Amino acid sequence: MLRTEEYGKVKRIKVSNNVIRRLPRYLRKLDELQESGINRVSSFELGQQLGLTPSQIRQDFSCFGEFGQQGYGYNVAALREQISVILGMDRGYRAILIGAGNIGHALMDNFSFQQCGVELAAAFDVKESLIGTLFHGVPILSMDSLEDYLKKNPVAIAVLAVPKEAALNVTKTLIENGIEAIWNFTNMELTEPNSPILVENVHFSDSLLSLSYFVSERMDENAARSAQE
Amino acid sequence: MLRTEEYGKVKRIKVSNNVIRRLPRYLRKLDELQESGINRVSSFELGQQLGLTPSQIRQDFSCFGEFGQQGYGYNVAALREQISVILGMDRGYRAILIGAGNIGHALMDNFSFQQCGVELAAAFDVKESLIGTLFHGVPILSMDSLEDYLKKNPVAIAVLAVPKEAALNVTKTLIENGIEAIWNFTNMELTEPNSPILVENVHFSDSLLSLSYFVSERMDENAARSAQE
DNA sequence: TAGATTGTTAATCGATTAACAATC
DNA sequence: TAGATTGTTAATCGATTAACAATC
Repeated sequence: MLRTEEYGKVKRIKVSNNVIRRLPRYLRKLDELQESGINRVSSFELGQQLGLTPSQIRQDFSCFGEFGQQGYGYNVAALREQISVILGMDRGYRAILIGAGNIGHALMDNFSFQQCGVELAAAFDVKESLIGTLFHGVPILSMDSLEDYLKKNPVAIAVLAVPKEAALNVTKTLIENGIEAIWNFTNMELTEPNSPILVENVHFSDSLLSLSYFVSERMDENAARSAQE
Repeated sequence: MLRTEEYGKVKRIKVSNNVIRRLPRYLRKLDELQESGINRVSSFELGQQLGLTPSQIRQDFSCFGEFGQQGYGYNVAALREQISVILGMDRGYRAILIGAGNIGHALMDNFSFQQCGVELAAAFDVKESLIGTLFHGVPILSMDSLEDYLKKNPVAIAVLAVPKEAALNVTKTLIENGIEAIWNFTNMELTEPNSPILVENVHFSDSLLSLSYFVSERMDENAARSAQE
């Protein structure tokens, strides 16, 4: 196995962001293959299905080890397992949800934290009528008890789904109480230089605006094409 | 202005994906500056605040034109306006929401389509109790009427927020009725080779899994660091 | 064995950064 | 004018692709 730094229990080289962002796509495709009963796949086939070159796929995997077999390809289940470990899905990270409003609710309702290997342990809200209730087995606690909760329970990931106005204050509390990472659904820019926490942003507007750009680009191209005739 | 292809009403060169994905971030930051009453900014300052080099920022903007002034920098309001046009925010695209369940509701409730220059014209669902009602001014119509609606109303963007099982069928209907793009909140991979539509995926799990990776990476590094002592 | 396909090294391509003349 | 900062060209860096020996 390749290595330039040898840290912790997993050997790691510094892997580029682009590679990391492709890993969940590999995982999803492998799940899909597994579901349809396919248990062997080559980098060529995988590439075709994901719109990537076989070279890139082999290069990506080789960042983490040797998962294939010459002349055969990759065992789907084994590769899937390896990628899940690389992503940390076997580590049982505990998460809490801050803000049980619409987005928070939608997440508890539709999104499977468990499938990502993450345990959603509690939710926090200010709304009296919600506090003390259970939602899909997740207790909704008072926002006032957040700090206390964090002192007693180690939590890796905070899912931030509060109104924009509350975001910075909550973030401060989270950082002071040793949270590792924020999964940020607010439209606030939490990423500061030298911030001690990791932030992963889910900016809906960025996504929609990119799409708007691509739509515009294509419409202009089509307009030009028909004008040429 | 730079140009290698001259299409439609906007001059365009082929701009890389990376640049496009940064545009919404510029927009957000410019909005923020504008709100705090700042009306002038240099590529250096902008770079500092976004964690980018001044070079990159100037390079990015130069894909679309000359928006600055030597010795001065950029006018915040003017630059903001230019970027919004580049993103197509002035084109008034019409969108419909397919699936008014939790995610759909959360979007209608919390997300401002208008702020992205997009008009959310209608929502569609199968649930009888919802059909005929209005939500934040958006009428919820029967899924059965979708095809008919599309034939009568030109729609650019479909926001897909239906259960996984329904996704492929709905997508087929949307494509057959000439939709331009899908903003995909289901976990289905809709991107096919040679697909006639644009797809922008919002894969929550991909996002959380990337975060899980970075958390794991950091924990391993810390573990190794403390083991060395 | 012959064929297939890996892991890895080398070559290419594209994106980011640096440098600088132009100019406000 | 002098200072600042752009837009753009050239240099560097990193990511993707191609090629191929190793080997199942």
